[in-house]
Amino acid sequence: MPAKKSVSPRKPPKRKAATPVARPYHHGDLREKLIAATEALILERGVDGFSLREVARRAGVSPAAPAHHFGDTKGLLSDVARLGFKDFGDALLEADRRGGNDPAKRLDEQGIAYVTFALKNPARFALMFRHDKYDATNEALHVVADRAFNALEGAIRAVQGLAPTDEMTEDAYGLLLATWSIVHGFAHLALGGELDDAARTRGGKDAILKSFLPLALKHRPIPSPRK
Amino acid sequence: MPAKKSVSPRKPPKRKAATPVARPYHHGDLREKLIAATEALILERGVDGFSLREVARRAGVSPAAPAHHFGDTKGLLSDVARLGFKDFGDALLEADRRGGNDPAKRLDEQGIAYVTFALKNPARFALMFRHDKYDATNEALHVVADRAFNALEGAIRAVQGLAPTDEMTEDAYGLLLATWSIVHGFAHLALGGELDDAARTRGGKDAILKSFLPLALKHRPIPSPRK
DNA sequence: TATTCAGACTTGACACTGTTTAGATCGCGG
DNA sequence: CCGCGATCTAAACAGTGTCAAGTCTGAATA
Repeated sequence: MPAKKSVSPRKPPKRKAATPVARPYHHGDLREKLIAATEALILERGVDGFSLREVARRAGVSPAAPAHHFGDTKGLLSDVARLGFKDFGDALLEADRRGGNDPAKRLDEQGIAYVTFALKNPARFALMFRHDKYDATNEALHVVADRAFNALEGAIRAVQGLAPTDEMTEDAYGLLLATWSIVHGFAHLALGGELDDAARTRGGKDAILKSFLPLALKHRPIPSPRK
Repeated sequence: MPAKKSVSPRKPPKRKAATPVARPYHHGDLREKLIAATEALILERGVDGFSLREVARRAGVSPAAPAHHFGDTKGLLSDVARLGFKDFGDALLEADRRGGNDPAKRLDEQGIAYVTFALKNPARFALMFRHDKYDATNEALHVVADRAFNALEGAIRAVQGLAPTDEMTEDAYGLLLATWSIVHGFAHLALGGELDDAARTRGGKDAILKSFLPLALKHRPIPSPRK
């Protein structure tokens, strides 16, 4: 019940009083605070351990406060997912750049980056692929998600000798599916703990990224003229 | 409080009165009823839409009744997952048998069976790989899960010319990881709706199984001496 | 046959969740 | 200077899982 407030009627300065500039609303940067708290919470307890009330609690506001910034729970999680897709796309595009002019290397680098991102950002990655947890019709989210997907498709096109405007051949589409599947599947197996037993017996905790991933990617799908 | 009973003092036969034999408890086969209701519910609303109270409601018992048979929610879901792994293993082993003496065909058939099971039993499959939803220490569950996994490993061994007692080579383990990843990833992408857009433009709703899967599996990992 | 007794189930409560409603408070622009 | 809209709180509602107690029942025991 209302213990805290009625007991100590002092402390008028609710806001931090420092840097009175660049504080768009009269109660601080709640929006960003909620997002940060959400990312921390799903990292701690998983996507399903998330609770809107807990996030509000950590941000020091009432349970209903987030509604004004995000509408509802899905609105908040949509924004967190959007940020995740942004960073995910950045990682893939940077890996693509590392591949230089070698299409096969571009694909290799992206595959490694895909799984690495998933394992380094387990909570975000899990959320990103849980469509039931956020609003699927969110436009801004679709944009960054497509951007990440197109990075992969671009490398597939290059490795198949297709121009960006060419229509995908059946074979190229199959290669795209196979490549996406293998990295996505590996990420899910790793995040699901499916490889933990093996990792325990075959090297330390980071055996998954350092050992298993290269081992698996050695068998990754390759373009039609198999070398 | 007891509205129902005091209002209508009739209907003494609470149990079905038919087949008075093989009814171990005095109120019927609640255990199986709860499991059936659970499978129906997660099929309707997804794994996260599950609710213990709703299941109890559908089985016509009080919210606390399931506790006596399964302990808690995780106990119930563990049993449902166990049954899922049982059928999953059956499907994989049957596919393995269809492969006959051709190790590559055994692998092919298992891959198709893996994804097919996932798409035909989306709710069960989703639950099976959501370790947070059930009790990981459940022994009976581990047994059937390992059985399914070993079906895949067996075919990998055969295709690599390894005896069941031989230690896995690094290359064989990489092939196992890559194969598992590609089918698991494809299943997750399909169940996550990630392929729905493409399926809509490239054929009907079952384009995923009929068209995409063969296309992707054409690029599946193959044993070292690439043909 | 009568009585005990453990298993199966209900009742009622507790703490928690997300969301809605109405109201309080603050700061900016007229 | 003052209203007004953006921001947040308080209280309530329906829903959740789980627990402690109590009720009922069928079968084995004395």
